[in-house]
Amino acid sequence: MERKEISNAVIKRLPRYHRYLGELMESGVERISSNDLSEKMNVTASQIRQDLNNFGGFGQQGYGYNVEYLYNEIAKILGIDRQNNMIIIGGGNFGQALTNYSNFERRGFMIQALFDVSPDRIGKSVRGIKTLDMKNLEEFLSGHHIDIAVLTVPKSTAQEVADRLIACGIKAIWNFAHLDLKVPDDVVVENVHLSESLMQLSYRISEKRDKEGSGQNS
Amino acid sequence: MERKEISNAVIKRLPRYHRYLGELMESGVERISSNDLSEKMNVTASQIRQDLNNFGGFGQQGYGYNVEYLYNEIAKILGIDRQNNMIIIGGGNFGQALTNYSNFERRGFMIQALFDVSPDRIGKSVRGIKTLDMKNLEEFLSGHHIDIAVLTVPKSTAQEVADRLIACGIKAIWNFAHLDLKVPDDVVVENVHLSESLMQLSYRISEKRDKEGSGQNS
DNA sequence: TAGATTGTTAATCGATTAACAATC
DNA sequence: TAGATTGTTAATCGATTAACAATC
Repeated sequence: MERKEISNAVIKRLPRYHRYLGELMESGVERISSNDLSEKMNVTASQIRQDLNNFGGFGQQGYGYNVEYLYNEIAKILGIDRQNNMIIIGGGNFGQALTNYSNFERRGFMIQALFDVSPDRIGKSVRGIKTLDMKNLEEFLSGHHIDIAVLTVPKSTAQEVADRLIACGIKAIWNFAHLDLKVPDDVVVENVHLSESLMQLSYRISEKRDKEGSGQNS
Repeated sequence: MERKEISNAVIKRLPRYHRYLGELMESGVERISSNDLSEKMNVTASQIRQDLNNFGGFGQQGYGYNVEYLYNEIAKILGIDRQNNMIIIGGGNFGQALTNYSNFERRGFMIQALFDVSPDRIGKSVRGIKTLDMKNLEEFLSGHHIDIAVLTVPKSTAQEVADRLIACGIKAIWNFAHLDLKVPDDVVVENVHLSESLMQLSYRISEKRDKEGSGQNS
């Protein structure tokens, strides 16, 4: 199966298509046209058709798209039609919150272990998932197939931990630490920078405040 | 102060500039050229200059940018030069994790209260922040100035809660629930859709797997 | 068949990069 | 002054939208 280079903009939209299709399925909708979907999602029908046709022709002229079929195809494209094993590094607030958040499992993202350095946390279980000593990271990884490492450690140790993970063959990192990790080309990193998200919101608030202050001229 | 319409792409980059400038300050760097900064950040110097010039001329020909000055100016642009009061709705895993995460406070984002419906949680304090009964939301908001409401409730109640917040005059929502909130034009929403982020990572893993499978031709 | 709607090409729009005159 | 580097205009690139022929 050959893939042409897909733009980041398209990839970002795929999970949202998947979500809307899932909701349509739940409401018992069997087929949908790009036009109807575009109205629900507030995007153009053209964009939906362009996006999907990056991956193949999933629709049928005169009919539209079969909701369940398209839902499953997008799941395959996203790679969520299979199990993804994860470990979480950092048993602090976010590490524990992510471990407790069972929704990931419904999508096949299975948390296999939690790692921490603190003796207070090591040995304890969160939702049946053991907290292991960070010292045993390499040992654990040599015996388990892990697809994704989730990084919820402080900024100060994140790069060091990432290096250890990569040395063990980890190829995908979900990074919650507020820095840009340096990784080799064959390792993928997806960042969740909460404070940057919050600052963007703050910008929008300021923007609005300024507009209102200067007699809204629109 | 007039603002022309700033593209979303630019806004997303501002917090990252702010972060790098902060790090430069910490390492005692006083001035930096767009070219040097571009190398550090892995963007083009042209883009940095274009981005900044949306907001004004912060540099000086032949000199570059004063790091501390630019850092402070970007903070002003982002609206993080002032205090932003927040409440968190939903005292579950993420609500508690966000409450415990004291880093937001260092940027002026002050959590004033946590709200929940569960009797187990109501009345308890997290890091000195009280968990209040969701029933008293309206009462609380009538007596406190809150800039941002953080939504960490389940998808099923998120829209309903958002409606209540908006009815009380809340104009900014940081939404962790996995749905697209319907809000009036004057309310800003910033979404953190963790499962979508994870799916994007999963896509990148699949993409790589496919490439390797078909004899990497690059 | 006629109507609907896709898949796909062409046109437009916007964002990024390059170039360079202005100026510190 | 000469050198460096910005601010800004022009060129390029890429993404979105529009249009329509193909086809179910």
